Amino acid sequence: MDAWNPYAKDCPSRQLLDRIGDRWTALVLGTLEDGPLRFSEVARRIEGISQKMLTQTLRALERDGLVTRTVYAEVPPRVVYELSDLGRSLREPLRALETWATTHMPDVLEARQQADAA
Amino acid sequence: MDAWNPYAKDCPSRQLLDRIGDRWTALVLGTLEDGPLRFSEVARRIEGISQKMLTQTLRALERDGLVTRTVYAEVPPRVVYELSDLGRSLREPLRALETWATTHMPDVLEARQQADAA
DNA sequence: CTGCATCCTCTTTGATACTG
DNA sequence: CAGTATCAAAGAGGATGCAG
Repeated sequence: MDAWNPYAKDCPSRQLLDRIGDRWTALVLGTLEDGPLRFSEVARRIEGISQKMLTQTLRALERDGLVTRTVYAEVPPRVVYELSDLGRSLREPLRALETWATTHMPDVLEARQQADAA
Repeated sequence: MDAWNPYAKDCPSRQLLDRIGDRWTALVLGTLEDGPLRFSEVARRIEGISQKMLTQTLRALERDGLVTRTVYAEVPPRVVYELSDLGRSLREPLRALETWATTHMPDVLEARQQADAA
């Protein structure tokens, strides 16, 4: 059934696309690709992300069932984030996008230069 | 060569991912998938986009070589936008993402309900 | 270590009015 | 029709301080 239509204003699938496309979501999911990571480990791998944004992004991902959060009652606390099955299924299309971005970057850069020159 | 790394702060590929992931880019590219469209036609197909944002998005896409812009010197003016080859190549990963969004929407919605209930 | 709360700033976006 | 210009509003994001 193709009931979902991102081109409609209030369709949930549009919100989903918005979330996926936000500044950090794709990158956070990417870091978790190879296995579970602690909060600070994720932070370290994504250059430029603030603690606030990382927290916020992880919370949103958890809420949407894309990431699981496990707290170990230790001192100091240890919190581990991991891709859920759903989250893993999203990685595939995201990886395709990243691949496109990295392989076609030169084309885009060239187009930009040409456009700016004119 | 894998010189491009979106996880680095100032890498152009990160900017590219940012652009792709903005609120409107993916949708605009999507409307152009089936062929060239006039400005007003694109606007009509994307519910909720303002004229300003559509202009801005189209300008950015044109600059990056993803979309071509053709002006016909008529009265009233007619301006036609069309996917470039590069733009078309981007549609594939984008389509995969849209497919994911529409097919997994129920899972996400359910996860949300469960999270909010707790 | 993990993360919440607050304050503050900058960017993004929308509404509106005007032009070739 | 296809924009440009301007203004105001909203939200994202960063910095800092505090807590479990």
